[in-house]
Amino acid sequence: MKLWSQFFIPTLKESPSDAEIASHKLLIRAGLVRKLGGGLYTYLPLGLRVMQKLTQLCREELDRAGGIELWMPHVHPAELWEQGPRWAAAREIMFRADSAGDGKRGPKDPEFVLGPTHEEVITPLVRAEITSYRDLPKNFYQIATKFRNEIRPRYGLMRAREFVMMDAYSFDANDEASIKSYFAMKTAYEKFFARVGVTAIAVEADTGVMGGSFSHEFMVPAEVGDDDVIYCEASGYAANREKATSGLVPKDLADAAPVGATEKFPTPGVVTIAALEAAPYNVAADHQFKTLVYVGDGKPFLVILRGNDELEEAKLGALGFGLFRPATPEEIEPVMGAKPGSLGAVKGTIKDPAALAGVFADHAIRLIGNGVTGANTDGFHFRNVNVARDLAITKFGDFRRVRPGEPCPKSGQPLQSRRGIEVGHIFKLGTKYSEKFAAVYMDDQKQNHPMVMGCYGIGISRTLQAVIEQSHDNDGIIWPWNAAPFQVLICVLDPQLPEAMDLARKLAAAAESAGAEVLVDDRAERPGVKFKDADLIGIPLRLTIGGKGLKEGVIELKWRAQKDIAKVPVAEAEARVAAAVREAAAKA
RNA sequence: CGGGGUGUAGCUUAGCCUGGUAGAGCGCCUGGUUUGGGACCAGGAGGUCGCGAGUUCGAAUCUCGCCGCCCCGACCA
Repeated sequence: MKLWSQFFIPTLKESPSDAEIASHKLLIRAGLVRKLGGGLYTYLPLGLRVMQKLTQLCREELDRAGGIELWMPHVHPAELWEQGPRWAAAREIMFRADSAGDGKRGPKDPEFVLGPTHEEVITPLVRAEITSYRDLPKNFYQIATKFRNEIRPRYGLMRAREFVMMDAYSFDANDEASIKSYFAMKTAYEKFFARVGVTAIAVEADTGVMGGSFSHEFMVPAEVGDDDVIYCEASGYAANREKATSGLVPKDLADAAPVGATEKFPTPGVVTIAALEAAPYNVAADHQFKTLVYVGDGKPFLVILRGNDELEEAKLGALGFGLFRPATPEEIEPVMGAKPGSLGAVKGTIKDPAALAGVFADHAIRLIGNGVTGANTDGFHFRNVNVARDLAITKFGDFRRVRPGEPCPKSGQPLQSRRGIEVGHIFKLGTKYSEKFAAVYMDDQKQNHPMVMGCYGIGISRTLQAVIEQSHDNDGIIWPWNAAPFQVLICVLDPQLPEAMDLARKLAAAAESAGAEVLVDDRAERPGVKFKDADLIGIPLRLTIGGKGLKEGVIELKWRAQKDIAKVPVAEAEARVAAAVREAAAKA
């Protein structure tokens, strides 16, 4: 039992001006956190208790799934990252942690970095310690602080520079075993989020800079989320928009018959899809080829899309470049022979085709028959362009952004879209890291093989905020039972009455022996203040002991999530409270 | 990093356009009256107006630079 007067819950009537979304405002108003700087937060006692709840639930589910907890350093030698496969991409978000201000290794090369995640630490450890198939599989995890110098911290704990994350790493002897580990983790995640009391759905996801073969994200549906989830209720298909595909292009699509030879025609001043759609050209966007130039690891490459499609940049990750970005106009002209707006990939028209790392085309361009594309001469386009006959394509792939309403790749029904907060991510990594760090094991035939890895993350502090975002009303937070900092709040309206505080202690003891944690509001405040604060901090079960009720011989029992108040005779109160606690705990 | 905004007491803010002694509400302290949904009265403490230059007799207010924070984009748990 905690007495409010001896605890620290600094509630606020008004929201600080820098909070935009409900959960961020409530985090601060309910006294859970305070900001130190952009993306940096102190966890006040109440917030810390929630964090500890989530941490413990996570630990229990991972242990049950065979996870082995350890603790890794947060200061990493930068050299370790240089040896890893993603230094170029990762260093942009890493804080440097040099021992001297200027660093030993020159102004550009940090000596130490703060860990944003731990593949680069766990893999060398496993390499050194695990060498036999007899010691596999293993799944190590930690729940610890992570540091990422986010370009734009946002929404309180939602995207912070320092945050708490569970990160796990599985090591298996082969692909089949690794997939088993992967799905065991998926199940553990589902149990974790269910126990927390938050709705998080698994969706197919892009692997991003992490690399690997496949991946799921766990999304809490919320308007304020950073990600778009594309889904189909009929088939159950759900994917991050970055990864989502649609059934737009039939598998057996036959190329349209060419109506004639390609023909160059003048288009002075026309450099946009829209301008070609307009008179006098009147070429529908879906009959145009859109030619984009990117630079991957220093070498330009082309991406060809339908004119009415958008590039889904994340999908370029499948091409295998370490870093890629849009090319600048200055980079484009020497290679292509024209400025952006007149570009195309018709055979023989590219000025310096040898400079290109490839021409990558979205499948959907196969829907275009006799289309229009730039001629790589400023002010000219080609018409009657056909994919198979006229374009030099290195490779087809899925590069376009899916739009809601397109057919689901499984059911053919229209796809839908909604926003989500990413609270967890699981990756089947493969051997990308184990090969790089030589984490190999010997099999029973004395053969060495790289271990097959998976890696897994849950944003614990982000989940905390996602719970609030998903579970609140105008008055405050509504904590699910298992995430609540306390499960029972006893409001003593007249704490100066000895019999009131005596009863509060008895009820607290009853609730505690039934398994709840109890906060007693014994402050010398007016009832209105106590009720407002009670609603704000959102403890699931509220008991009210007031002078009036005591005269009638009753206390009140109210669930935060419900409106109605039950009056309970004092004589039955202890038993009723204990029963309510047991019932709620059983349901949670 | 690009675009937009903003910075006045612990919190929310007025004042800035049109330069002239810095105001309010909440919170805090003292006393009193209150006591079942953020009470009332009286008194009080609390400000280098983000920092630095400049213009001016005089700058919270005008100009320039810097910094912090917030929002939109790229990145992520």
